[in-house]
Amino acid sequence: MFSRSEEDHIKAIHGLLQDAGQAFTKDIAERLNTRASSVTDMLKKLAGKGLVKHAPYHGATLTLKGRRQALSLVRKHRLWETFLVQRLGFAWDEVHEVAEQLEHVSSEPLIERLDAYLGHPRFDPHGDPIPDRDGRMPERVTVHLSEAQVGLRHRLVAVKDGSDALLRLLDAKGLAIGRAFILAARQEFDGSLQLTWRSGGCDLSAQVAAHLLTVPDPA
Amino acid sequence: MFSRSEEDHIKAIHGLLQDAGQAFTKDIAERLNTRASSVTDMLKKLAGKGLVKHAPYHGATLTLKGRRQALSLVRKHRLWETFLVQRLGFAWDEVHEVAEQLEHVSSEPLIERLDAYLGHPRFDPHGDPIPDRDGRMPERVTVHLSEAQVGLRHRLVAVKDGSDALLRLLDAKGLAIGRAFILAARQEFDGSLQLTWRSGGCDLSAQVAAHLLTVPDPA
DNA sequence: CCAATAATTTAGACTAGCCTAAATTGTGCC
DNA sequence: GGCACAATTTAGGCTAGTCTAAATTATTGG
Repeated sequence: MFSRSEEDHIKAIHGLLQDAGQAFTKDIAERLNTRASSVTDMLKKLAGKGLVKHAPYHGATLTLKGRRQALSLVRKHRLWETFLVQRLGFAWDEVHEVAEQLEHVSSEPLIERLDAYLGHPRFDPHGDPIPDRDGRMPERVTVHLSEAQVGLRHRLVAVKDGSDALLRLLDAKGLAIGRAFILAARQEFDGSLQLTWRSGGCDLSAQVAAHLLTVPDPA
Repeated sequence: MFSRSEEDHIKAIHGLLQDAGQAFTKDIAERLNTRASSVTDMLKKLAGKGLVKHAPYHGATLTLKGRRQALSLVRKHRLWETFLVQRLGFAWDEVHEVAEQLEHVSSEPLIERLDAYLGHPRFDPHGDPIPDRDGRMPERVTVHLSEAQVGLRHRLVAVKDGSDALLRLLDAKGLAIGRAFILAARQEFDGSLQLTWRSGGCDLSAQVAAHLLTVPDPA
């Protein structure tokens, strides 16, 4: 249906609209490791196919059709990442590039069967939501760790800015996405949080800047 | 490492060398649904990369390097087919095209983990052997057709006495070496076998004397 | 308001991979 | 041997996707 390059551009635009609210030519080029002029060419092509609205000199947005296609790609990417971690035993930070290839494999029945095989997961190993087949995102009630109640049991579900560095830091401390812990103490120093938590019988601590999203975890 | 098209050509050449002992330009073109002139271009390119030996006007063979690459592709293809059937519940005749895409995903760790996850299978759902990581094929247990179980899917792998006449007879009936079929009925008349089988949607029959070697073909 | 600058688009060129048509080569038969 | 025919290669052209360099547009500070 669409070429690899077309799909990559659509996903990049979608990602930028999510992250920054706008998708400029140079930012798309940067994400895809190409040049702005190449992006312009592709924007014209995708606009011609009705996937993208291109406002020359003012960036691109997605049409309904383009958004649907982007969500389908996100769905495939996140399902494959879930498969790679849950079934093949990869670590969550090893799977991105392979999933980047797998998401371009084109087969509706494949992705629906994979989804079922994985038990219709709602979030991927990075804590990101997996769109359903119609592009609907699952809802999640999250609380910034900076506002979470000390002494209560929580579960880490995502990091707001998706920082791999922070995730790795926490991972090294035994706190991963999906992991439950008890928030033991929290101190704020202008924009930075000093956290102490209890998990798996140990007391651990770290200094973090980003917003950790958690859910209160009953029992 | 190699482009999709390069990989497709290498696999086609390997397949023809297996099936026919020779890989001619027009046969490669036919397998890949392209034209002979396109194949010639690619043969030159692959010869330049040291994967193929191209004897102009006399077809192509694979170098050691090319053979290794072909076996790696066959391995990936058959492991993915096994996954699709064994884990995702596809029927064995629905998986070829998807596996054709998946085999081009490039990641050593992925394929080794997939292999382990599937329990290091030695044959794929079509009964074809899966090369190991070093390109070695598993040995296959063969069964005389006079002792093969009626109703099961089999694959003709050899004729014990190598009779040309028999091969020609079977060939005319659409049953060649390497061909899978379902053994529908078998009657013995002093040393001679009356066989009926189903292959490619047709019921066929023949009277044969030689020992046909087959393998049971898990469905 | 306009000149400097940054972002973007346009123009023109290149490669990979494919095609058709024409030229070439190999083969088999008289 | 040489001719007919099939297979193959060569020649030349096309498209998708990329690039660099030049031209254009938007923005912003003085």
